Parts: sequence; C-alpha cells; structure tokens
Amino acid sequence: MGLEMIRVMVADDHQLFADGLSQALDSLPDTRVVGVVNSGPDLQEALETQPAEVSIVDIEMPGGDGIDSISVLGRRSRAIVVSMHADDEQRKRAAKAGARGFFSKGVPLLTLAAAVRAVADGRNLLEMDDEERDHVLESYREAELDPGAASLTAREREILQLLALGVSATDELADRLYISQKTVKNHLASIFQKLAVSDRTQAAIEAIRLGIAKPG
Amino acid sequence: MGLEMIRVMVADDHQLFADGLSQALDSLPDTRVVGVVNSGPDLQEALETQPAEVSIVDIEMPGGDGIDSISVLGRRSRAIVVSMHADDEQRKRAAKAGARGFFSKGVPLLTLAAAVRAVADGRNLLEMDDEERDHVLESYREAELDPGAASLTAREREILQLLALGVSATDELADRLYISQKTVKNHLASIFQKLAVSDRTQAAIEAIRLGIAKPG
DNA sequence: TTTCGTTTGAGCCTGACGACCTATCACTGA
DNA sequence: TCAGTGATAGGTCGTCAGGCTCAAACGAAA
Repeated sequence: MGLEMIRVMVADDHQLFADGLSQALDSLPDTRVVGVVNSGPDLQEALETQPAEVSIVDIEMPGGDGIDSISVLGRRSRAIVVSMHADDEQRKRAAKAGARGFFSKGVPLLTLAAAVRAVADGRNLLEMDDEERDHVLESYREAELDPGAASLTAREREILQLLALGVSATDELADRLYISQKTVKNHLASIFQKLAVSDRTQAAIEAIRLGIAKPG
Repeated sequence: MGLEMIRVMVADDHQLFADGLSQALDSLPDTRVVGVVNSGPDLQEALETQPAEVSIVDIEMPGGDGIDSISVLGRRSRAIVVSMHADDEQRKRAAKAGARGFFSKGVPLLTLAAAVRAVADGRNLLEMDDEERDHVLESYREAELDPGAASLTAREREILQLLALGVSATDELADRLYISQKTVKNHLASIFQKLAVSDRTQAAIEAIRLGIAKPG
C-alpha cells in the first residue's frame, strides 16, 4: 500500500511532550516518528542509525543547548526548533544554526504538521517573512494523500467513513445513504480499485490508515 | 460496542502539548479527551457543559495559577496536576488544593495514563508514599479491556492482528497460520460473538479501536 | 483423574459479496 | 454544444462468508 511517510525524529527532554507529539504525528497519514531522544548529543547519534527527513528539536534541553546540536546536523536531517518561550533572540540563533523552522509550544499541532511537510519538501520557513510563511503553511495544511485516495469522490469517501464506523453490510449502507444496494456495490467496486484493495475489510482499514475516517 | 471510556479534560496553555496529549490519550482504548482548554477559568466552564472524570491541569498557565482553578472543581472532576518544573513546594500546594496526582512533564505517557486510570478509580496518588504510588501505578499500567475482548484467546488475537493488517481472506489467513480454512472460520465465528460484531470488517475495526491491533 | 477451555477440523446451507457489463440523468468545463 | 465524469440503478454469475452443529486431541487446572 504505497505512501511514503515523512520520517520525523523528536528531541525533547520532556518525555510526556515527546510521547504525545509522537503519537499525534503517527496518527497523521503522512508522518511517522521514527525515534525519540532526550538530549542534543543523542539526536546526532540516533540519526546515524535511523535516518529522518525532519527533526523536531526542543531548544531547552539539558546537556547543551538544542541549538548547538542542530548546527552539526548538516545534511542528515532538517531541523524544526520548538521552544517554550519563543522570542526573536532564539529565533535568530536557530536560523543562524541552520534550522528550517521555529515555533513556540503554543502552536497548534496541525500547524506544526504543516511545517513538517513544508520543511520535508525543502522549504525554509525561517527565510520567509510572516506573510509568506503563513501562506506556505496554509498550502501544506492538508496531508498528501495516496495517489489512489486522492481521486476518491465525495460519495466514495462518505461510504468509506460509514464502513470505518462499522456499517459494513450492503443493505445498511444503502439505508443510511438512501440509495439502492446496487449503487452501493458500484461505489464499493470503484473504491476497491482506487485503493488497490479487494474487499470492504481492507478498504475500511485503508480508510483508517489514510486518515479518511476514524474508527469507533 | 460497549466500553466506557474515562473522560479526560486537558487544561494547558501550550497548544502543541495539549494537542499531542489529547491524541495520545485518545489512541488508548480506555481514555478519551473530551475537551481542551487553555486557562484555569475555562476549565471550570468547560466542565459544566462537558463532564469529565479526570482533568489534567498544567500548573503554569496564564490568567491565574492552575492550582487556584482546581481548588474550586470540587466533585465535578478529579485533577491531576502536571508541571514543567516539579518541586516539592508545588506538589504540596497541589495536594492542599485537592489534586489527586502530581507529575512533571518528564513522566512517560504510559505512566500518566496509568495515573488517569487510578484517579478515575478513586485513588488519591498524593496521599501515598513513593513506594505505594509506584505499586499502584504499576497495577493500572494495562488498559482495561472490553469484557468481550478480555476473553479472547491467544489464537483469536492473532487472527485479529492479521485481519487489521489487511489479511482478510479466509484462505490467506489459513496459509499464514498453517491451519485449515475451516478452523479459521471457526475462530472468526468465536471472535464475532465475543466482540458482538457480525463480520470481519467490524471485527477488524474493533480490534483497531480496542488497541489489540494496529492498522497498516 | 477428570473436567474444562483451547485449538484444531468438518459438513451443510443460505445469503451476501465481488467482478463485469450496460444504462440513464445531471452537472461541469471546454 | 458536446464530451467527460459522477451518481444513480439494473442484471448475471460464481464464489465466499457466516450461521449452525458436531467432534477429536491436547494441556491445564481442579
């Protein structure tokens, strides 16, 4: 099932924050946290064995400033710096050290996710003025979908959402949508083809995995 | 589909932290974040319209100390206080204000989840010494499963995991498990009964929802 | 030792599913 | 105005899924 994830490394000494962020990014269809470290030196070491397109680095970490560690990352991984107290001073230092993005921890998750996509795509958010950055982030707000999933029609998505909620029988789907069972089966056949699956069980799983629908 | 979740309210002014924690707790089978607020006064207001068994409150919030807001919660919700810089001073103040738990943000997510379960169950973690608290948290480490899901056998779980990975056809399941197709169908019938579902699509979704298996 | 739950296997039968094809109507963009 | 696409609906056909019942072998627990 094609779909190359953006691999993300998280460096933060607050375990709870790192765990939460990991879980959140993993739940998005196009990002995957491949490692969590608690200090700057650990970040470099982790990246040697586990490559990651983007690293999210807390500026406040014990054992050396987070900024120091990103300046030596080089081409291995592109850094987005997050900070508890975002001020212009820190922002400038982050930019100088080669970071591609800078955010306070007050930023919404989906904005950070957009930044991860933008940075993975080669954009440098720190070289933009506020207006341009907002515009770029807006354009990366929506997750890249599978080539197949992207071509799903509105009705097909609707059926997938019901499927992921457990409405699996043809007659129930027809009742919920006020259409005939024949039409439901036609839509399903189209979905199977687009998602490259062969039955409604696999379709439901794919829908959940791609973030089109949520279980329960 | 039975399974009463522990409803959790998150109060933290750092949006990224709150979003991440919400996503993480929601991904567990027995906890659900029903609301996120960014200040103490908002917490009380939110709890009036949306009840929650447990509230996770950051001690450092603008517009009044987080401690102040939990002292007026009363019976509405039990508070677990989290702090950036956990010291004994804060811990004592939290206990005095009626909090049931106190953690630094350096705590692992699964420990906090265990604390949420313990507190929801009526335990007061702040009235215990370190040894007792560790022991209690250990006992709440594993999520409570559905009465149905709990009675699943090892083989049934194995089939559910394959199902959630997209191995949905009877013959493929039989091949993977080196058993006959008849046996696969027998196991599936047993799973359907225990999970109170009627086909493998619903079973796969339930498995994902209950945390027995992960999609993709 | 005996009983119970787990795992394995089977037969039978009905209804549902999925593959393939055609067709109408509405809307949209060229 | 006309082609293309999406949503609707129908038909047929072969296979598979799910409900029901039964049973043997095994290990663990009582």
